[in-house]
Order: sequence, then structure tokens, then C-alpha cells
Amino acid sequence: MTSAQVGQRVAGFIAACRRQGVKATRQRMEILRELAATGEHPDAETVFSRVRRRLPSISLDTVYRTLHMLQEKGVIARVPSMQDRARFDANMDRHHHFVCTVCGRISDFYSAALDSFAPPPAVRALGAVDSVHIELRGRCRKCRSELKKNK
Amino acid sequence: MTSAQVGQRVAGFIAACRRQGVKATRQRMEILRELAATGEHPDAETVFSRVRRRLPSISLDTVYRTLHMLQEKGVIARVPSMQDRARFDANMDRHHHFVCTVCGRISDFYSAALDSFAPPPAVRALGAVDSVHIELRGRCRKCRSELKKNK
DNA sequence: TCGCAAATAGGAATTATTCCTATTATGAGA
DNA sequence: TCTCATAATAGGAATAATTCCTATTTGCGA
Repeated sequence: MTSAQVGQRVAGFIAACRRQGVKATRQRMEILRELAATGEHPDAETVFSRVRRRLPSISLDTVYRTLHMLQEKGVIARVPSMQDRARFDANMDRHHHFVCTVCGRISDFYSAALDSFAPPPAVRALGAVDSVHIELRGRCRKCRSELKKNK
Repeated sequence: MTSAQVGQRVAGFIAACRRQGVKATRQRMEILRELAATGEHPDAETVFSRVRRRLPSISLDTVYRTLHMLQEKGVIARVPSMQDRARFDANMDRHHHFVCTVCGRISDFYSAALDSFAPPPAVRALGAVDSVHIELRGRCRKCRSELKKNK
């Protein structure tokens, strides 16, 4: 996401806060900015250490609470993970994930073919589908390269 | 999974343990049996409380360690989750998940169309794909039914 | 049957996350 | 611009999920 786009996300968030009678604090803006600027789907501890560079007195509890508030308001999304830390995603466009099974990196990718995928009719027996999520698992370029070196 | 199939899973596990010089303890068998018998992708605490009915002195640490050992050996798989507890799956056949966004229930379903899905070529730029996982999110039948009642 | 080392149980410790409350800061209204 | 109410925060504490430690038990090969 470009700097301009990040700025727009934050500005839009501020406007939405005003509409909803929710305070647009500096902490909230910086947390969203950090999440919007990174494509790494970070956990709370990572967001905390990065935002602390600009807001040295921010608390970890504020980061946790704010991430959950942003998720609740649909501003960001939580990413399902096999790790023991919650991961978050500011990209709310329709997209998919590539997850490295070695280092845990999560990368976005787009695919019109995947977007247009329709769940098999038999799934209706399980319930009502609201969304489809595709996760590709494998080894990212970096880990592939390093694994080759080590063999 | 039928009782016969569960029994076969456990017997196969015992044989594999013997081959690998790893003890086939009663605890390990019961933990695998519980996971193989349930289609619920439970967390460690759930497995612990159920296995304890048959093995009253089992410890939670043993459940955690055994789930991780089974995962490491490829006997079971960890399920990516947005919850704060690790979830596990004994179904090692090619399948997909329907996840209820209300109650968290994870249900298996099968789809030859999904199985034959090929990742878009552009993904190669991200890394080497080993597997494709599709997760449908929505409201399970039970939660749909209850939500209708409450409205 | 025996013996060894892997595995376990029970309790403690660690880590990720949430709770508590005194203080601060946002922003509506004057 | 100022005031003030209250939402939000910081710092510290508590909780919950998971891992660690070690004395004891048990699986299984000989």
C-alpha cells in the first residue's frame, strides 16, 4: 500500500470514528497506519514494537484493545493462523494468502479466478456461506533459497 | 469416521511407532482415538477432558506434548484458527473446511472441483506451493437457526 | 523376567492476552 | 478559545493457554 493510500485509510478511519462518536486517538491512528503500511500481517507484539518508535509511551494493552476494536468495526481482519499469536490484516480488498510453512510469512495475492469461485452446492447442508478464503501453503522464495543452500 | 476406521487409524499408529522405535503408550492411543473419532477439530483442553473419562490420571501436558508429536509425525494436522487455542484435525484425506463465524465450529467437506484447483501461475513469484486450502466461512445450520429465532 | 531409557504426572513457570484503575486526552458545546 | 464530561490510555497486575522440570512409571527389547 502506498503512503498516499495509507493516509487515505487513516483519514477514512478518522471520519468513521467521528460519525460513530468514537474518539480518533493518536494511538488508534498510528496502529492502523502501521497495519495498513505493512503487508506482513503482523501480530500485536510486532505492531507494538513498531508503533512505539513513534509513540514511546504506548502500552501493549492499548495495542491489543485497538486491534480488536478495529477488527470488530470491520476496519481490519484477523487472519487464521497455526501460530500461537493472533495475526491481523489491514487489506480489506478481496484477496488470498500464500503462507510459508517454514517462516510463517503471509503474502497477499489476487486472483479473479479464485474470486469467482462458487462453493459446491453440497456445502449448503453445512450452513450459509458468507465468504470463501483460499490459503496456499508452501515455501516462500526466501526459504526455498535458504533450504537449497542447506542441502 | 466409523469405529472400525478409528480402530484402524490407531492400529496403524501403533505399527508406525514400533517401526520408529517410539513408545506406543496408552495415552497416545487414546488421544489419537479421540481426535480420529471426532469431526470437531478440538483444542487440547477439549481432548484432555474427553480422554480423561477413560484415563483419569492423564495430564494436560501429556495431551499437549502428544498432539504436537502426532502433528510432527504427520499423523494429525493443526488447523489454522482465529481463536486463541490451537485446533487439531485427524482427517488426513484431502478435504476442506466450513468454519462457522458465530460458534467456531469447523466442518469437513469434500470437493473434487476444489481438489483439482491449480494455483494461478503468478503465485510462483511468491514461492513454491505445496498445498491448497479452502476455507468457507459463514453460519452453520445451528447458528443460522438460532439467529433467526432471535430476530 | 529384567533393565534401561522414553514417557508420564503433578506442579511450577512462561508467554500471550486481558483486566483494573488512576490519569490523560478527545471533542462537543458554550 | 475554553471547559468539562467521559472515552481512552498507561502501567501494573491478573488470567489463560501452553511449556518446562523432575521424580516416577512404563513400554519393550533382550
